Amino acid sequence: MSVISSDVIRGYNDTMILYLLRNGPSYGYEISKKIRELSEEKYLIKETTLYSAFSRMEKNGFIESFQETADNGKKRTYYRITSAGESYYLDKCEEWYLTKEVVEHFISQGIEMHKD
Amino acid sequence: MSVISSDVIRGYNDTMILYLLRNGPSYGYEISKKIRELSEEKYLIKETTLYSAFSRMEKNGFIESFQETADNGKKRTYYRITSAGESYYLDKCEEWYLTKEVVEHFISQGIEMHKD
DNA sequence: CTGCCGTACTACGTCTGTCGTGGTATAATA
DNA sequence: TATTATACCACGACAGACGTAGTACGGCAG
Repeated sequence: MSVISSDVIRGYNDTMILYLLRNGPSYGYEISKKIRELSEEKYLIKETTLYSAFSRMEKNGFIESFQETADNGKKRTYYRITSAGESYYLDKCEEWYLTKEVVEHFISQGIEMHKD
Repeated sequence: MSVISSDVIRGYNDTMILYLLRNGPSYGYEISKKIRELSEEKYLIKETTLYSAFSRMEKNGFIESFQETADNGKKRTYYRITSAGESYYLDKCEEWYLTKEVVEHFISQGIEMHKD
């Protein structure tokens, strides 16, 4: 099965993370597992990419972090989406529809989609 | 009207250029105009982005350049797609379908598409 | 009780693609 | 004569992704 290269999904890492945070606070490891699951193993976000996205988005005010100790005694940094993050997410969704429209003008129509 | 940011289309500049070259050789200025037209003004590729894509793709063997003097006496560098470029293009089309599938898992369904 | 795997990060430096700035040069048009 | 459109290139900055490596703790097998 092919996996998606980072260059094509690059513009959507933040969007994916924010989508997951809209369901409630979460933390790095969980987010990365959920991305893998939701994408059906087609996209595996790199740890460094994920954590640098967190710090960038926190700096931009799209998410907020807080510390919490889990049941197993482990300390975690949780992230919560802010209202600025919410708007940013919705903007990105709009942009996605636009991008889809544009890109498809440049995609050959005759190509069959291979399921793996 | 909103315009697409380079970050989201980033992985598809090469694809768009190759798509246009599949209809026959072309050159920088023409390609950039065609991208603007085909995207209905929604995406305007920057000159430097375009020309650096040309040199990168030539280095990678996806396109070949040759000089020609147009009717109006102007010298131009034309580019022609190679068979390696053709395969690369088709791969990118496949990847597009995959990317679309993945990204849409992370896009809110409730969003209306605004036509400008 | 020891080593290893899974969890949960962080730091640092490299690389690639995009883009801002600015420059060259010719032809057509006002 | 000046401006606009065409046609391209060099240079350096920058951001995001990523490779590598390291810390630290819990649980479990041997």
